[in-house]
Amino acid sequence: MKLSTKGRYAVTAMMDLAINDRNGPVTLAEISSCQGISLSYLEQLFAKLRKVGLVEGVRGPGGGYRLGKSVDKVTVAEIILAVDESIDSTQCQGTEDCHAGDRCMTHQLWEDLSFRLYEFLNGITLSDFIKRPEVKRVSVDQSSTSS
Amino acid sequence: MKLSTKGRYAVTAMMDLAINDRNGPVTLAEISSCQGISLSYLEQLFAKLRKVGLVEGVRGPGGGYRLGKSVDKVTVAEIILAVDESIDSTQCQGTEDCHAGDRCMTHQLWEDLSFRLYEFLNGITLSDFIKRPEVKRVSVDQSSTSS
DNA sequence: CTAATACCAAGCAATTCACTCGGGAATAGG
DNA sequence: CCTATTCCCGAGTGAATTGCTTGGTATTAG
Repeated sequence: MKLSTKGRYAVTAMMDLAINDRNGPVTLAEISSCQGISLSYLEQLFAKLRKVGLVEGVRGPGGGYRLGKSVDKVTVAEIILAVDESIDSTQCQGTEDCHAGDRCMTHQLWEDLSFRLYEFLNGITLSDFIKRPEVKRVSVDQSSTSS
Repeated sequence: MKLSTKGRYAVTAMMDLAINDRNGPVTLAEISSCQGISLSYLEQLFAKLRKVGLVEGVRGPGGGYRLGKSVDKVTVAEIILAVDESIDSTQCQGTEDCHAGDRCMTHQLWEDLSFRLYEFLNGITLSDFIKRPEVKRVSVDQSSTSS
């Protein structure tokens, strides 16, 4: 698990899609102006998200991006893994003989921690966020004023 | 919270210190050869760790680094924050008016997630790792053969 | 047909990563 | 005191990554 600004962009963008799920596709231009990142960079991120089926694009006017799965099936870990390719656990990962004998088991411990972190982030879905009351308000607000 | 290879190096190095706590200071040269990273890079990392009091250096022959606090007081979050300076939450962090009105609250949701992640990593201490049976075995092994 | 959108690829400046090099400063052992 | 060992410090460097620009093509609603 790696976690950087790139991952944050992807997660917040996915949150955006989740919030506006019932109001039709969300365009990258909207997300771009909202998040303050360039459209082209967003395209690159969404290319990765699309590749793993997290989102699907809708072309043409009125198009944009929609979630590829239901909100309660998309986890934060999935999103981060899609864009922030994982940290390489270099060297003697678990083989324990990198030093001189039996002393260096830290890699194994790291694997342990890394897995625990993954489990934690994999337990958080997008629906955990849009369930919050203030989000719900906005979402309803939008759908009633949009047509 | 940011998490990269740099953070992994720092965490595993701190694990190393924790495991060999009772065998005297650990030299950076040992960690360097074990983890497969350059000594000078380790020095830079430990400069940061020292600055926040996570470790303390012992100069001279037989010197090295020791933990600055007891193992059950050092959390993973602390270590990562010390070396991997946090992600900048750019733009309208929580002010909610970055877009056109009330739609863009994703930053706030991100803050929420980020805090949850911090709490998670702050709940894991070094002692959680050295308590593992296989670590204990090695540690005892060392202390009995070292003098 | 036209405008709006997703898609795609090459290239570029800035930053970060991890390293090398060349020193100092403290200290245990002689 | 001398010396080897270690921490400490800073400048510089190639490679990778970040985030952006530019310039397109493909699809589709109106």
